[in-house]
Amino acid sequence: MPEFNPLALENQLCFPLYAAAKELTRQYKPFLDPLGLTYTQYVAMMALWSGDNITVGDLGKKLYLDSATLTPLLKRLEAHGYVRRTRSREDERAVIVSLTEEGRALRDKAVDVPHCMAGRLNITPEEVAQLKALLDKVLQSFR
Amino acid sequence: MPEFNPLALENQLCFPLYAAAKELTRQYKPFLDPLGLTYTQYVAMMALWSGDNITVGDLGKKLYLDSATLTPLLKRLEAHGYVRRTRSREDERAVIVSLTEEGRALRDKAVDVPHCMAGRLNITPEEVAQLKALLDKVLQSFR
DNA sequence: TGTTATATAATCGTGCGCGATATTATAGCG
DNA sequence: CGCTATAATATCGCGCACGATTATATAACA
Repeated sequence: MPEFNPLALENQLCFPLYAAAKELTRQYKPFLDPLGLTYTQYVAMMALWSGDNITVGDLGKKLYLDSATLTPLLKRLEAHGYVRRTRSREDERAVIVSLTEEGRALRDKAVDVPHCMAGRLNITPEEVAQLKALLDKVLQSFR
Repeated sequence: MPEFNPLALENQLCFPLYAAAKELTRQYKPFLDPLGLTYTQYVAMMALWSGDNITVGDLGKKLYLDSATLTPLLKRLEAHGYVRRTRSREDERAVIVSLTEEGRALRDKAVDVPHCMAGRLNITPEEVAQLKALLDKVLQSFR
């Protein structure tokens, strides 16, 4: 009987999680390139479409990212004309991120992306729901 | 009745996958720091502990990584004294990656890492198995 | 009020991750 | 053999990702 090898890639949960996340974001590329967005920028825009005029810190909490990642990313989105970064009047420490007209309009061009991507996943809607629920549970346990 | 928003983060599978992968690798840090490994280096070492004397290309297929990522990573592992990179005698294009004694010995120090990490996941072993099966299926569908 | 603590972004350094290109070696073929 | 095609790595450029530090602003409080 072969011994169980705890350090084999195929016995790890972490490895398929790591690899699947990379592969998934790679699959987005052809859909996001026409919008001029990277995957992380797309995620940031989704958060902003759900509610802008939010501080960098609050955006970071939603995306699990800190200012070291977000500040340069938001500057690139600003350079693209999709967002504005303005110091808060009430609290000069905070930077408020808001959408420009162009950024708001981009939503219409992005609205089909989730459906296009769903077509690439060879798993059933039930499995998607199950997977999402498990991942949310894992994420929550790290909070 | 509120409309379904396809672009909301909480309606996406991709986002918890992306976020959970990041959080998981972050959780590894305290266990890998004493070994002098990053998460990706740890994954590469796991593949090599399962069988070294492998080409960069074959290692990349196992890890879903290309030479642009692997070459510098392997050079860092070589600088740490964990691996050797030698041109193949039969095919001068290929580079063979093998473990040093120190690299082989590192396995003993790493053998408890999976168990330590499992303790951090607040999900049942059944859920782990289920999650792993679903992720493997997603990965396979991208192949 | 003045001083210290805390909060918020920005910056810095290092290491992925990957598309694109360059370099060198082997294979195929006339 | 010479020529072209293909294969294996390496390099380049850019954008995350994040721990650590810095700069500035607000809060707390003696």
